[in-house]
Amino acid sequence: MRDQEGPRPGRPRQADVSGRILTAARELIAARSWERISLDEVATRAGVAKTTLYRRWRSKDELAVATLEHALGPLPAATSVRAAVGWLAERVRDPGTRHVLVTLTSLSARDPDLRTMLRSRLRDPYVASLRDEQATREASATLAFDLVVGTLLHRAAMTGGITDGDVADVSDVAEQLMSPAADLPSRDAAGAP
Amino acid sequence: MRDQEGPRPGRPRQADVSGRILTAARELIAARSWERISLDEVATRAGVAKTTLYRRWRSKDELAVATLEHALGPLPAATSVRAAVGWLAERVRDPGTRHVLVTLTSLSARDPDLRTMLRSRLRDPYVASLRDEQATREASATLAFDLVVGTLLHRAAMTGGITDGDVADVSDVAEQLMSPAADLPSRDAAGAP
Amino acid sequence: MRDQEGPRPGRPRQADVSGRILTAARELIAARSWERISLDEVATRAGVAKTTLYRRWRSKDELAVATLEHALGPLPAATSVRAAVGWLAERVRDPGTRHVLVTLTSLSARDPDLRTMLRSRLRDPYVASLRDEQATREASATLAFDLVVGTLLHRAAMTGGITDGDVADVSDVAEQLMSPAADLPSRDAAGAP
Amino acid sequence: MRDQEGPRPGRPRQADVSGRILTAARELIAARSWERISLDEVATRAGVAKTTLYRRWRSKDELAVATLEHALGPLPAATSVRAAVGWLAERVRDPGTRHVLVTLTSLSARDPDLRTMLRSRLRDPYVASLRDEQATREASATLAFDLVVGTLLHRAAMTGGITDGDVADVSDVAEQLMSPAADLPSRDAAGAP
DNA sequence: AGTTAACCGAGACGGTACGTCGTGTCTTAGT
DNA sequence: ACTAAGACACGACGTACCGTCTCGGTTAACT
Repeated sequence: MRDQEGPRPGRPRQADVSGRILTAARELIAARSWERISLDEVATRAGVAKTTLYRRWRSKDELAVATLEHALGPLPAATSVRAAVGWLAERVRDPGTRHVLVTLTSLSARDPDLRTMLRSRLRDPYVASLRDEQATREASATLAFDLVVGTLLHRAAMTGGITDGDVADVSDVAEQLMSPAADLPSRDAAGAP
Repeated sequence: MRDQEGPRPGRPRQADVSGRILTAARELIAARSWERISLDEVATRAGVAKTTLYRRWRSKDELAVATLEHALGPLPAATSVRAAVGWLAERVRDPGTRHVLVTLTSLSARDPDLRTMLRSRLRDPYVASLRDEQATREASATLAFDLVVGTLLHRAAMTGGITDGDVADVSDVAEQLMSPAADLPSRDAAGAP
Repeated sequence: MRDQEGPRPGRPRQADVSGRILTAARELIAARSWERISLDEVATRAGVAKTTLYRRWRSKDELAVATLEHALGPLPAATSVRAAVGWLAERVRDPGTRHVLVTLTSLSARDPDLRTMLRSRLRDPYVASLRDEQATREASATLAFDLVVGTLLHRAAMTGGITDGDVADVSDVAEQLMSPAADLPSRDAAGAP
Repeated sequence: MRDQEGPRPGRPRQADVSGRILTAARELIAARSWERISLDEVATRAGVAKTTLYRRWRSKDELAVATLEHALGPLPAATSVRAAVGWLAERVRDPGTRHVLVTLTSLSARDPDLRTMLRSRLRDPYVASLRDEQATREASATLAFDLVVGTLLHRAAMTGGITDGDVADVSDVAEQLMSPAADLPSRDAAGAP
């Protein structure tokens, strides 16, 4: 979206509109897949015209990205690996948020821009905060992130939901991975597309 | 797909047609996301009419499932955790196969039938073979499967591909998980949709 | 539209569909201006999908042309100037037909193709039949056509309709124009765009 | 358009703005049909905001009317039928003016107000001046007007332009019509909508 | 050898959504 | 009050795709 650098000419955008749209999108996606949801429907539910929607985002995909960011909210100041994983797991357990995430990771398979965007706006900040807290290598933190999110998403894809047990299992693995004792051979962590 | 229960009257189906369609689908999906591929396109590339395609599969989703099965091929008789994970990782590394898989897991978020299908045709047989080989609990094997597939898919979604290092990292975690020494508290593994 | 040169492959077009669409268009245009009529509306009234409409005509303008042809019907074998003018006047007096005609002449101001089309499919055949009947010069017949149609359309634009008196007045002028005694200096009649 | 009834409070309107807009409209309409021209475009070409445009005219149609009046200019004091027809023909030959006229006559098919407006502001004054000059019946003068304008507009619609020959032909007919010798049966001329 | 029933290619069709454009209204800041 | 700039609601356009259908024509097995 746009940075606000002083008042621009013309009628200013209504402040609440984007929020209403994003909320409408998340609510709809909780109950149906993104492909089956029409932008007309999102617009109607948000009490807004479809053109307004296209004025703020270039395409349906970009709206999906914004919906994810809106659903995730700001990163918390993590205090422990378990807490950090817990925050992540909590988001992934929410059906709406999870479906947006699944949709986006699916789309990112063939969209480098989307990939970069997901990395820089979601994974990188998260990994950075995790690494600050725990004196661990970036590679481990990155692996932990991919493992937690990936495993939980895939399990949900297999069973339809995520149980407390699932979260605990994944937490165990992640904690072990991040512990100083973990002796993963120093391999290059994934970074470049 | 239909069961072939003895010879039926009328002109039999051309043997190679299904294979050509499935191959065309995999090739196309290697370069573009499934949502952006039209069945007309698949049909054209396979040198076939769209009608033929709908005579063999009921919907685009079912064609995706068949494409995945065709791409995965038969399960190998695994001899070790590392080898089993390697076989899985090799499939996931192939872009065409991976994209079909991503598409299907994404679709399964909203489709219980598809979920059941993926479990019974992909995960269950794999887990069974893994468990036979290694005297481990089913829960651990299932977790290992979800972890390997999920983590690798998610990493590919973040970076665009899967490196040898990625496979090795995931193998390490899976191996540790499957080892008899692994002392995960006995929690129920996910199973019901 | 297309010539039918033997059976072509694929499902043949439903015979009555074009007629239903054209009739629906004429009925709608009798009550509202062409610009205010949506193709969705035409399609709905014809009991047809919008896509069918676009399969048969490339644009809204082309549909308007077809509607005019359909509304005019075949040229009659005219027996006298007065009868020929009468046939023309009768068409122009029908609100639906007249409005299609007005719309098309208005559009043709900036569309050479449309102009050519109107000339070759409407004016030329009419003038030819008129000239065959009466042993007159083409220039006079063409002028008579433009005069009858143009004057009546413009009078309708001024008053909202066409009276018997209008038709009679115009007939008088046209008859005089076509009479052998008419001594118009031999000027080139309009032809090239 | 609004009447200017003495100085009103606040900032007065910039004098040249309306003229610039009307000129821009005429220039644009010379090259494209009015339906294909957007008000945004007119505003941009006039170096003006769309708001300004809507402050001065209520709708696109009203702007078209104003554009026509601006393009026609004041009625001349006609001295002869031939001169009067010449003045009319000259206006109609100018593409910009002609297209505005065509647009308005086309619109008037469905708009009684517009019809009344065209009659009272264009045809009636013209016919009055014609009748004053020549001692002829109103019916004849009115018919002459409709015949000249209608025929020329329709010929332009058929061929894309108006030649000297066209004007001469129409003048001949009009002159004959207005001559005292003309023995049209006394029929009521069109007047009521 | 002829019949039969399914196969196949081709394309029409209904329906839904997309993304764009245009009109007319509105809401700001600035003159 | 006027102007510039642009957001907004609404509605239509023309396109793309899905899944169904209806043709003509083909191909094997069964009578």
